[in-house]
Amino acid sequence: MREFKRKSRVLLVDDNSDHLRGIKELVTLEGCYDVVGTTTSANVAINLIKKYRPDIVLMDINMPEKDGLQAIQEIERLGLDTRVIALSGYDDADLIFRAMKLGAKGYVLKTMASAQLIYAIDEVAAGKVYLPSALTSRFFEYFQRSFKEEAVVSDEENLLTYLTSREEEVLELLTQGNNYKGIAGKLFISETTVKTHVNNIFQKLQVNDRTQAVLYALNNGFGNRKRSKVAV
Amino acid sequence: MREFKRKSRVLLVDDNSDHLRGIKELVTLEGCYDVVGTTTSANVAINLIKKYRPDIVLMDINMPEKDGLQAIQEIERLGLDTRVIALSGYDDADLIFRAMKLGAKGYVLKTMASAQLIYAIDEVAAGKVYLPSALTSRFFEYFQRSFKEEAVVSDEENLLTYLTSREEEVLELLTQGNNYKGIAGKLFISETTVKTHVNNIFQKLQVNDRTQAVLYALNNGFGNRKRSKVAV
DNA sequence: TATTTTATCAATCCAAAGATTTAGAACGAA
DNA sequence: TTCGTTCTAAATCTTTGGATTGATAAAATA
Repeated sequence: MREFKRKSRVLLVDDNSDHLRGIKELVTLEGCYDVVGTTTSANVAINLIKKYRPDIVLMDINMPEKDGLQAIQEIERLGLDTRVIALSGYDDADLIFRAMKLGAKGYVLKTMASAQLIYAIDEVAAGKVYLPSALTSRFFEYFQRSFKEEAVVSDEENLLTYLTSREEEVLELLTQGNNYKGIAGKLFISETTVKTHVNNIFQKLQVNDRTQAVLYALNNGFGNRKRSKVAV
Repeated sequence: MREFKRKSRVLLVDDNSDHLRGIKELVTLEGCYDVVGTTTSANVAINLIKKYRPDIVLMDINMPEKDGLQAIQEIERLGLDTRVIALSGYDDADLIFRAMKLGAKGYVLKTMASAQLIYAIDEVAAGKVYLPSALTSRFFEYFQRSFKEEAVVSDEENLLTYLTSREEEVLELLTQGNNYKGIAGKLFISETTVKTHVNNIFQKLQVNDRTQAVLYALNNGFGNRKRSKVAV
């Protein structure tokens, strides 16, 4: 290979053929990209991607027939090296969040300056994830709000706060599916002691059995290391 | 008020008093900030925030005694207008993710140029969320990976698919904390029938008791209405 | 039609879980 | 020091849970 830096191979997808032409011109003029194809259909796009394995796909996500978001998901599931940049007319936080969740490596507004789009392509082609700072801000407001609502739920009166640290350890093991014997073995204490702790836990959490205790724990922020609620 | 733009009131928190002095100097020299306080303790910081209601808190999150992340969470729970920027020595994706999840409005590395910090303060003070683009990229890699793993898990070999519809109903009631009697009453069948179903469920899910069955169900997409996995 | 799957129920039987009471040792706070 | 809390443990007892076997009837499927 003679070039130092291989040209990025780009596929353009937009249901509006005028836009498509405009984008193609813009990207081609830049000189450092190979436009391997353009299409107005998300379904066709998937096939083209399988065939040509582009580095970058510019995907309009405001298309009528097949949802661009769904297309992004399908492309990601192909497991190729193709990286998708979402093109959208809206800076809606929910749209941004969903696109990024589904695997988009960038999100650029159609109203943004063309230089912005070129920059995004370069960044994403270089293996980074790129979001214009204004959209990053939008994204995080949405992201943080979804966690905040969770916090409110688990706050007010969380019975878990009444547990002693030892009881928390026991509950932790309960939430892993251990029985008395298993817990006793792991904490190096007798089975009767575990029973005492568990009974105290039941009292404090106001439940009748271990399953309810485990459910209460999981629903109220216990073991947040691995579990959390994110509205998606 | 005579000024067009009120000076942002800033609180600095870093357990290393040398760093603290350095940051204070940097921020003060800039001229457009009021440093309302500095402290090496996260606990003291919380009290100072309650007292002085700063606009911005620069919070070192690599502190020994009280975790800076925990401090961020507590500050957010105060429900004030104070916006926290995390200061860290590490560009670890997990750290960034957790800080942002807990409500940080920015994340800046200590190794970054001072202009970057000043810029972050301005952006956050203006109501935005600010992450340097390199860290944004890190964040999203982590974010997207957590959703990707979820998809993989819930696919491959989900034992829940072997359950009959009646068994699903029973399992649903199990995941609500019902015992045999409760389930029998709700499905208008005998307790022994419920026992049969539950035993079959255990066989199919390869578990030993109801708690493990419930945990398997919750971890494998059963009742996805309210729950999803995001490693946090 | 023959066969398999599903849903129903009963009778055991043993193991595990849960309730209750009592109590000693360690520790920190008043 | 005294008091309260926590962690530990045992004994006892009742209830629930779980395993197993066997059986019937309807429904789906081959």
